[in-house]
Amino acid sequence: MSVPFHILATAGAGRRAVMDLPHRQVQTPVFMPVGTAGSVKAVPQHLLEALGTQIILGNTYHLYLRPGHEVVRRMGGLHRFMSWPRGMLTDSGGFQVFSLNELRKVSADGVEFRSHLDGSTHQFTPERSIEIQIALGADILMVFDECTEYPADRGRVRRSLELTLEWAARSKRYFEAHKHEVPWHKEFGGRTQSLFGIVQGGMYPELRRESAERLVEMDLPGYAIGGLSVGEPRELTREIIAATLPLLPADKPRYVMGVGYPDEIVEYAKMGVDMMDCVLPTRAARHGLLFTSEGRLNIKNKQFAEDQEPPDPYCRCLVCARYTRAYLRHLMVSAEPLSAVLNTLHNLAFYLDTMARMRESMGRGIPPLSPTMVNAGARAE
RNA sequence: GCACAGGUGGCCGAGCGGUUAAUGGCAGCAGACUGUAAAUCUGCCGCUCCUUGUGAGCUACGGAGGUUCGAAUCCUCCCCUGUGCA
Repeated sequence: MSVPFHILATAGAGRRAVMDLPHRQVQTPVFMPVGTAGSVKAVPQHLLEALGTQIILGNTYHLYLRPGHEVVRRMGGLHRFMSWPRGMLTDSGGFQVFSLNELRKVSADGVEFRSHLDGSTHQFTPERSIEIQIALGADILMVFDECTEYPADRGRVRRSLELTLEWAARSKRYFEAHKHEVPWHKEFGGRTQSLFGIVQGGMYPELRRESAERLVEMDLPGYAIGGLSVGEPRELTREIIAATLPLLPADKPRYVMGVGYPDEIVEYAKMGVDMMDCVLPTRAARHGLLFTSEGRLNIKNKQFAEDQEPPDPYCRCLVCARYTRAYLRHLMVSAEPLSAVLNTLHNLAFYLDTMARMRESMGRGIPPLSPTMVNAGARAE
């Protein structure tokens, strides 16, 4: 069971590749905008395409609650439902096991969630998560995992890791038995989705190793490193990625979930990470934080009130080609919905461009961009 | 002219004898956001000074007096606003 993944060029530990998904040939390394509830917040699908977005995320938990995965299935799957023709990956609900801390109860069998919408109780098991993800029909689906919190002691992390491995096995078993039920099965000549595994193990390299080795034995088409960016120091994130990456098969896509700042995604791509996703560019945009080649811009700031410059003078996105910082500040201060749209367009363009340039530099066999050249994430410390 | 109801910090609006520079909200200023319970959250928000603190001083609840140890809070007069009746 594999997804065609062709490595075209390497640059140090980094690599440029093509991942051949049913809905899209995805050029990697790739950044995947997050579209939790069937929408990358504030950006319509046709503009996502215009930005060059190759693949987006959807979320099992949110779409199960609303509109319901059966509705999505009857609408032809999530691609059809939201009119998104390109690549798609769904998260399993594993992150919600972490983030809905107050609203959930974990047992060996699965997780009991209280809906954040109406308080109703719902049971998620690995089988249930996969069933939902098959109905949604993304190109890639994720095993149901427990995203371990930070900090967590060794014993806690070990138990969590065991649970995730057990759930991965159950996820795979259920997927193998039902993978032909994906809504677009016939349309794509009998192709199916690809189920990716998730490495856990907290901040303990030896537990990461154990998690990775046992997961790799399951022979999945791609592997993710989960449980990061959950509050740990940045340096630790990097260390854990560095320690885990070599344990994952080099001929399959490696995905780090939930990262990062612009300089982080550049750094991780150089380390050999192929796929990343993060809510940061979209959420920060809605909150008025713009990432630019000159650093971060809190566009609400008074200093931009009469600034005639585009958000990023070196950016060629739709927004920077046309609007000033003064106007974007005005929209933000006025809480105009257009503010979220334009800010998000720019931030996504910046992230996507950053990855595109990474790919280009790798393809030419020259050293990839250094983080300092794409220092938008550099925090004012 | 008479009768009610009111006049509080940039705005709205609590407080109605004492830890009140004065609850809240808005506006303003700044910060945070990493597999989205996030168009959210946090801090500051009268002035001045400093050894930046449960710090010091000053100025404040329409105006002027008064009662009281003490008043945004009680009394008197005046000014202004709204509503009703003439």
